[in-house]
Amino acid sequence: MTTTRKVTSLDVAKRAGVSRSAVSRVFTPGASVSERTASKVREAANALGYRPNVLARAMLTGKSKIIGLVVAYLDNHFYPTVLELLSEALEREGYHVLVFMAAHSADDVEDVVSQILDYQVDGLILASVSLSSDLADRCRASGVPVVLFNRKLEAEGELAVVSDNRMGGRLAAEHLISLGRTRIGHIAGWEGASTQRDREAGFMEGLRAAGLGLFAREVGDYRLPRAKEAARRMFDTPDRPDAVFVANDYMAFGVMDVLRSELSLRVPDDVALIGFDDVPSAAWPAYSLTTIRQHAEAMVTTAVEALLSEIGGTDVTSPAPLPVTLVRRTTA
Amino acid sequence: MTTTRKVTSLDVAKRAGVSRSAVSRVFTPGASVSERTASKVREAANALGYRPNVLARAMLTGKSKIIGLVVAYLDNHFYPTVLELLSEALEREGYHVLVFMAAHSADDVEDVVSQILDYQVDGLILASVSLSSDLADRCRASGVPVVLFNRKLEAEGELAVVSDNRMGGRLAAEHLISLGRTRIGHIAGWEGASTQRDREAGFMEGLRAAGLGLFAREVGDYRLPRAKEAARRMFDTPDRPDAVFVANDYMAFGVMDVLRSELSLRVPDDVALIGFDDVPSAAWPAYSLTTIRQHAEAMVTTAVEALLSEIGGTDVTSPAPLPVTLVRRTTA
DNA sequence: CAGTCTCGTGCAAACGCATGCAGTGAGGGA
DNA sequence: TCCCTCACTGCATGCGTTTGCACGAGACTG
Repeated sequence: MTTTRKVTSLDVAKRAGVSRSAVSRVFTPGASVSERTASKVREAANALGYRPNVLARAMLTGKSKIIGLVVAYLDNHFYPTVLELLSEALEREGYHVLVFMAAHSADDVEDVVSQILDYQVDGLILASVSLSSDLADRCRASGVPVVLFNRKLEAEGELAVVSDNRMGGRLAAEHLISLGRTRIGHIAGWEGASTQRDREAGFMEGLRAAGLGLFAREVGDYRLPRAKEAARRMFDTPDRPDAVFVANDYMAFGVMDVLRSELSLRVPDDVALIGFDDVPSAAWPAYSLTTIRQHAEAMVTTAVEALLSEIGGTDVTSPAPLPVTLVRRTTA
Repeated sequence: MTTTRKVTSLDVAKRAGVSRSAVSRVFTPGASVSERTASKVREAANALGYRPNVLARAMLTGKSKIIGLVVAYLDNHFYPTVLELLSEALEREGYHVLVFMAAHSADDVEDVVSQILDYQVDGLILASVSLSSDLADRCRASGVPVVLFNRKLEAEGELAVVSDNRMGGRLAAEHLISLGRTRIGHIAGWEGASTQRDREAGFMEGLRAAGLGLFAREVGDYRLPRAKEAARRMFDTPDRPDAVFVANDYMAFGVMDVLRSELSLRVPDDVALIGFDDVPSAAWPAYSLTTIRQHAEAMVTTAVEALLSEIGGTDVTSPAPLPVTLVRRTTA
């Protein structure tokens, strides 16, 4: 292992017969350099394999070009999709993504965000994670813009990108009702999440509008095992619902598995099932899940747009909730 | 937006009535500081909300504590799982993960790796991505250890963590044969991938050992749509296989969908199906896929172990391929 | 031809921290 | 009592950049 010394701008400068400044300017878009020296420098740089040290640049400019992303879980396929989109969108803008997994405890988020801030990130995206208000203050104090993704905070003026979850819940209700179902249940996600609250609120609204109430309710916490337990509690009884709105697709898969495989119920004949998100596997024939689509690309686009504006210095307000659509497949 | 000046070690030093060095040492484990000044410094730091700037530290020490991860796709659920595990394992060791998505062209990987190196990463993990040999050289030149994850390079002495894919292929063959199947097909992944080559080699070996040959072969490139097309070509004919080994679970789902939903074939009665990976959804009743399990945790553990050793300076050789196991479910 | 502009360049000062070196004081052994 | 040791501390330097400033040389203008 030959310890190859790191090649710096000074090496390039010497070889090209110019100053460090010249080298720097060649690699700084929009700086004033003559084409003659630029080409000399580029040649020398290529010969030596020089590339500017992003970290050193970050120190001076205060811009690290890195965005912290904290995400709670990746087993719900919605988030890998988002991560991929997000990473691509940010790379396109010259940013890169430092990923952190946060377990569900608020302490953990606290800790994780602190660590991210140590990296002098230019911005922060919190997906499926809530932010304590003093932590939000810390970020503001560090001058690091934060955008919440698929979650919002009631009280704070925090930037948040969400779908129109309330409308989505309402669409779900209306669809089940249009099918003639009357004994309608709901399997909720984690009740601390704004998505859950909004989806349920909209759903209830839709039921009420038709003069209906909730026939049954269980909580699945957005986790697969709990969702399955919830489904068993709700359906392993003669007096069961004839339709159910599950707060996201990921849980809906589990619920459907319980219904069909454990309880031998037919979907949608015995019970109609509708989810939320429209993750890729919802379209797979094995599930063919009717669901409310969140437009992941649109969410990502507006999220990075908002974040970059904020980074650029222009104060931004939370964009309007993004439209959702009912996608009918075969489960409802 | 009050532009809060960044709080530096000097601020803390002043407030605590000590020098910057003292502050630095308090935050450097194993440095020599008296308990008295340490507590003074800690108090001041807390009061001011001071945390050391990781980037500045990285410049001095040359250790950024960040690991670059490049991954080609996240729609195959194996990789989100790996990413989550990897991130957790590395965080536990004080490292953090900078994620890059690489499209499939080699050019893109080239470009992406260059960008990662600009961040002075301490190490590099390439998952499901191959490395051109001159790129490998560049990494070596930068002194950045690289480990390939779930992919290996024949020629190079590159560190690679893989399962025993050959044995896995062999197990798949033996299992299908033990079921009495004789007209056995294979739907391959991307043929440029070592995983594909090894799995298929083992599979063929298993068939040959039983005096069988391959009944049919199609290529799915590890992509869902292509796998489905491959399945159609292979099975939409009277003279079809009675069993098929699909090179990974992700494609197997697509194949199974085609078999059951489009061609109305029964699995496993009409055709037995076996996959590879054992992603979480393989266990879901809707698929209940028989498969060859790659032990993701073990792979991740050995990968970070190898990487950290290499970073630590001890030269490491590629660990032995990790054991795989047949997990029988209902598709074969 | 003098004066003014513009462009390109180099110098040197940051950025926030770690660390070798030298120096201080206290404690202990002879 | 003197000297040595040892634990601790501060000073100053350096990590690889960017960038404001000043300056020289042309290029224009009148």
